[in-house]
Amino acid sequence: MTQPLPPQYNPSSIESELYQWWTERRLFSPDSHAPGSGEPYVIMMPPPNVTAVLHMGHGLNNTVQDVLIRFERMRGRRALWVPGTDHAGIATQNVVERLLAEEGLTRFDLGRDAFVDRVWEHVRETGPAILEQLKAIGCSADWSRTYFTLDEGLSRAVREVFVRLYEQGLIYRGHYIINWCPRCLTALSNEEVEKDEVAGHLWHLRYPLADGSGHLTVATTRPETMLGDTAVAVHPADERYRHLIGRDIRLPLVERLIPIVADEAVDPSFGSGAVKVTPAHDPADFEIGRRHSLPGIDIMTPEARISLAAPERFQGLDRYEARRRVVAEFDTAGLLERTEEHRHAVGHCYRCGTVVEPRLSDQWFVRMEPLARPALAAYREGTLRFVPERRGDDYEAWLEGIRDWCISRQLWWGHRIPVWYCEAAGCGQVSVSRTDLDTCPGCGGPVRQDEDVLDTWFSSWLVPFSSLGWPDRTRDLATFYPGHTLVSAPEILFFWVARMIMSGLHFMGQVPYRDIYLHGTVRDTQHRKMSKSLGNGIDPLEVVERYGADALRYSLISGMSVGTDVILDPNDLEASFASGRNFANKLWNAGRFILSNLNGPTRPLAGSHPHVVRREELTLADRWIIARCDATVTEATEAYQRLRLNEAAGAIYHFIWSDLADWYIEQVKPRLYGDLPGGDVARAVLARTFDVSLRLLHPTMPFITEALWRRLPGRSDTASISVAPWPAPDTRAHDDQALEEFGLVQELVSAIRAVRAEYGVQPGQPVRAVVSGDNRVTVGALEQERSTILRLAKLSAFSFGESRERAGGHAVLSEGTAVFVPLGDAIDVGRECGRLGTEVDRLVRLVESQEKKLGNEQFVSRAPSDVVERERQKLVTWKEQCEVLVKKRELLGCV
RNA sequence: GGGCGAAUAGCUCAGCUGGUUCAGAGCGCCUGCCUUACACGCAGGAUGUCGGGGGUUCGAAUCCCUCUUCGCCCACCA
Repeated sequence: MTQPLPPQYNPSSIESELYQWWTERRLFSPDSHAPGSGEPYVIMMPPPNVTAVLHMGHGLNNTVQDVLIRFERMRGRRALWVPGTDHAGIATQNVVERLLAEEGLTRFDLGRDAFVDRVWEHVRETGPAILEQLKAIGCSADWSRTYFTLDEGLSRAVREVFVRLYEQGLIYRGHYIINWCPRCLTALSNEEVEKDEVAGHLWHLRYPLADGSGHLTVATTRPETMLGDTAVAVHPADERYRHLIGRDIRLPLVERLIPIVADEAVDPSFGSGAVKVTPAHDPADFEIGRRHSLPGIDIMTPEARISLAAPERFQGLDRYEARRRVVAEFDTAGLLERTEEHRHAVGHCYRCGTVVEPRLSDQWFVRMEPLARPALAAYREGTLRFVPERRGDDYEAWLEGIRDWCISRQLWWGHRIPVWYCEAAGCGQVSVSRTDLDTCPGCGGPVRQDEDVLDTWFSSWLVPFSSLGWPDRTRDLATFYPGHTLVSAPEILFFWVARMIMSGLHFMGQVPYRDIYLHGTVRDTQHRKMSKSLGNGIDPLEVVERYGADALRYSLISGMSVGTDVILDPNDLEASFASGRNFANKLWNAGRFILSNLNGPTRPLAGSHPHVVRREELTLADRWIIARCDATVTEATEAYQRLRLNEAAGAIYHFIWSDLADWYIEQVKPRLYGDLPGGDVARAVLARTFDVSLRLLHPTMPFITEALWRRLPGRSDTASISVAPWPAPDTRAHDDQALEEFGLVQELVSAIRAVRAEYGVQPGQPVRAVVSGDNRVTVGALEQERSTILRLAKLSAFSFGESRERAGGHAVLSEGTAVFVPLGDAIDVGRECGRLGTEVDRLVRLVESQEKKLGNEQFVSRAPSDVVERERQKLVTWKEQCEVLVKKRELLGCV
């Protein structure tokens, strides 16, 4: 403990050891500290995919959560951060399928059971490595409560929810057009389809009338689907086509007769006003087909190749191949009227990027409107708070237009749908069951379980209660539901965040959290989202290794603000993370200095101790730093509470670096070094303000603050800053007078330094300074810190009054007094005249505009009197400053 | 096509309900300094028609309208 600290902070030698110490002491569990006391505070971690590797997005997301959970933990709440991983149906299945592909195998070679075993094996082998990586960045989640969405417990919750929703009529099976990924070979929900604008074409095709009396032109972006056309639709009121309604078209290439029908859904102003209708491959056409009892012809295989339902020469062709072929044949037949360039939105699979094919199939759906209604009401009643607020608009709009949720997936990895179909002839019973069935509950005959699994989000939308033991009524559930803050990337607002609110309201009767913090995206300097495929990512662990977890965290937090993205440079880690590293090192060295000076007896600053520091023992500088420290406590606390993490970090940074290190430590040195009186007071103030600094900073930079805090005198070996009480604002520390008076000292020192720099006075060479003016407050303040001023401005002498000397540098302080630094021959009089002239000009302009303002009858009569008074004061000060400088110029003999 | 948001120093952004943070911070840049906590540092310095135009007001970076440019979300004009 008394070992000297190295002059450079070395995070890697400290972090893992500290993390281990924290977990050994179970500091991250709400069960182990202050049980029963303090209101719970709960955050549900967005569960990363079980196969995921930590990227910057995780880094940002989890750092934000950790800052909040550590803040509330120190504030005395029973803070619980629940971690977990998601089985991530499609993503994980794809990973293992790729591994199999390396062996030249497909999942079909293994068969369902063996494949699922293989996935489990992979998941167990690689383990949720990402959770270990989260520890490396300091995340203080309660690892004893870690869940996996395919755990027995969560699976039970999934089944319970499925059965209940089914019994409530909110889950149904239906034959509809869904989004189909021909690569993943599964249905997708609407949310899992990413719409991207692409440059495509609009082909205008001629469809001849069956009787040979002419043709109708239809326009399409997907000509290959014409192979499945079963009608052409026109608007019933469209005069151009009215006479054709009910007549037949001879569908080219297929030579099928299809009717011309009238339907309101057709927009007569688009294209030719006639639409080809493909009920099996387009949602709008599906509806039209329904209304007119049209057959749907599925002309595609699951892989999006042309099926046996199309003419033989097209069979087996890839959809794009078929597209070219169809267009070519229309062209050859003289039926291609024209081809237009056409930009339109095309859906892509969010997992593999393949263009999604609308496809008619049997799937399971959740009826969402009844679930959405309460979720919408909760928002409108103000039960939910979005940060940034405008995200609430997205939430509201999504719920208002909500569509049913397709929850079945044609995958093998996931929660199997708990539905059994009776295979006994003539029974046909469909059983939805909490437990596995072997026989039909109706007839006792053999049953077959539904082949499909559930959407991975069907388990994660339950975690706010399923991870706490639901459907059992556990103690955890009673204590920690509902939670408080949900921190997420905006991308999963609809996938996860909004659905959790719906399930929470439906099954628990309360929203799972009130605050929803949607942070920005991590991007590179060209504002592109960091991604594996672009190769513009930054590995957080590399940053931890090179700069430390605290530096990573600080750089992320300080670089973000509510509603904006975080920009990092993947090609220059130094540019992105040096600020955090430098700050850590600065703090380390301030700590080194302070700790090495805290030997010997210490005295408390407050309390009933017999040797408590009395107020009158404090110097102006002491009072100033105590007041600044207190203001920082208030500022940082409020900022953390308002989720303005960068503001909190900024306030603490400024206090530690500028106030404490640059000014107070410099001021206090002689009192510590020499045997000057007041050394013990200085030590008490240093110890106190440094302690507070560390605690304020701990949520953002947990490792270094712990390392330093433990070394403060009087700490027991078991005390951890992570559960130390959060600093409270102290009204006794308020001291506006000290803030103002020490502010003058700072201003004077800076002014003299500026003069020195301006005239290139050698750093070692002392100069004198004369402060004019007879303001007693000013004189009193500066007199109190005379030795500080002498030392920090490197003065040989410092006096009040008027100097007769001509040559020197001049400056005015904000309250109107002037400082003169005689420099004799060292200065160039002409240069100083110029400098003063510029300053005078600036003041003259200010004075003029101010006089104009105050001369304005309207302003004086309409503006509030205190504003007018303030403006008058400004004018007076500027005039004084101006006069002082003009006098100086005269003295110098400036022209 | 509908909805929402943003535009302030070279870069990333503060600037909340008009007037004491009013033109700011950090980084970068320029000039001196290896001053016994720290060169990952210290001290000093330069930099802006607050996107364009109009309006409201005694007063606008801040409120309103409009244009321009960039984002985000949603959407079955085939």
